[in-house]
Amino acid sequence: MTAPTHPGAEPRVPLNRERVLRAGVALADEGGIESVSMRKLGGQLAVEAMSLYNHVANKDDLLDGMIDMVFGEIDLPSANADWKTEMRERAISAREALGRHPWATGLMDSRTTPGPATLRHHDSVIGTLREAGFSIEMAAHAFSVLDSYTYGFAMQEQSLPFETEEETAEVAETILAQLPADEYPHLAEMTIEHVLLPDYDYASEYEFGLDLILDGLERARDTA
Amino acid sequence: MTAPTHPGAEPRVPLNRERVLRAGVALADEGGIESVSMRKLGGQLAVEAMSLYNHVANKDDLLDGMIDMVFGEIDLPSANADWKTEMRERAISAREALGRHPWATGLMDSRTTPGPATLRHHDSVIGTLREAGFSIEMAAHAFSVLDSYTYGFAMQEQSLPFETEEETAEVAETILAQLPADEYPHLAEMTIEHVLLPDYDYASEYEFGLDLILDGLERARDTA
DNA sequence: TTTCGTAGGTTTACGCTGTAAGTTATACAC
DNA sequence: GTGTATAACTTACAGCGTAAACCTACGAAA
Repeated sequence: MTAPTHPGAEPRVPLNRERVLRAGVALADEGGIESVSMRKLGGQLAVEAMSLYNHVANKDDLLDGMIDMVFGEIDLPSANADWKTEMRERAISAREALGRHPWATGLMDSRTTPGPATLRHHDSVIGTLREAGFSIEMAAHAFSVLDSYTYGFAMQEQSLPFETEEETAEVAETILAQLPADEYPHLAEMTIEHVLLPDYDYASEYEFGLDLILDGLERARDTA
Repeated sequence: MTAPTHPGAEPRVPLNRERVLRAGVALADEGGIESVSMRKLGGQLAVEAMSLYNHVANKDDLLDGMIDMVFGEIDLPSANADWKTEMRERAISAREALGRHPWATGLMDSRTTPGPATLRHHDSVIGTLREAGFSIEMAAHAFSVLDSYTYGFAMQEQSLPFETEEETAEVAETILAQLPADEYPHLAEMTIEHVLLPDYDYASEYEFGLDLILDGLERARDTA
């Protein structure tokens, strides 16, 4: 017979790098990075672990590819608005992407080989700055501050043990209870009079720092 | 006999948490965080892996303790100078500590239980800001920007594949050779006309952003 | 001096990990 | 049909964190 060898066999959709990476991202989103093992990832794709090695060189390559997918989600500057708005929007987009994939931030410090999406992103940011009149040195400065701040913020945000506002208050309260207030008076004060207030939202901190940096960069460009 | 049971036995110095953590930090400094396994750490201390569990609850606890040791290396503000100098110095001290222990940065995003040195550090920073006239909200903003920037910078620095200036030029050159210059023109330009220049030093980028942020914070405090 | 509890070490074992090596099955070209 | 490339599977190994059980030396009590 010309049909598949055995009756019940479905015509097996072939794997490819894209599908492997996508499944890796999904798995990490769902269960954290520690739940991404070659065997479990194979399981998600209905395939044995070793089959993945036909599409990624090894686990590091897999993680590099996953990181690059996250970078691919960041909106590139579009050159429609002034540099400040563009930088602001792409920074916010970057933070959102890192927030959607909390595992990515911690991975970034160990990967040293940027993928194509990462390079495209960097190139586009530098280009926007250059066209806005930043010197090469100043563009390098700007790129460094903005990215460092964004990654660092994402990292701090991830290490907070809460996500919603209600959760925040709840967790802060139990922490505070264990916290010797006489040893850490300022920390205690800030927790009580700031973090525990009903409209506290750490995510909104991001834009304060972002605007502070953007204003500073504008000044630096104009005085240099 | 009242001497040790068998002649050649040395009087076995007992382990303790301090010694375990210290050995963990040393091992990670030397061979990277992936070389810190309970078995290898035991080996360093001439002890079986399971013996470590008498002094740390589990591996996470070990890592938490190691991170806290790094925080313990950061100079606290001393209240001798004005807030800006104090903040500047402790930020630089923090970056140096993270630079001495490159494994620490990547770990920080997954640990959510700060140790005593970490708490003491945070408390002291907030205290300095409050005494300098920052409102609680503004002190929280300041703390967030400064720390995010510092951690993010440390992370970026770690993911650079070079350390010395000569190495920088060397690596940049080979990267550049592989980089399709027509696809990433601005990245190529910056590499050629900035990174490859003989006196380029990424570490010095840090202070540019730091001063930019400190100036911005001063303005924010005074106008709020 | 003998006894005994306990703190801190060791041994063994289990299920998990990444991946090298070897084998088999599928799909397409001729 | 036959040959060949591709991509799957199977097996195996060394290393991981750590639970459970065990051993042994030291300090205090009897």
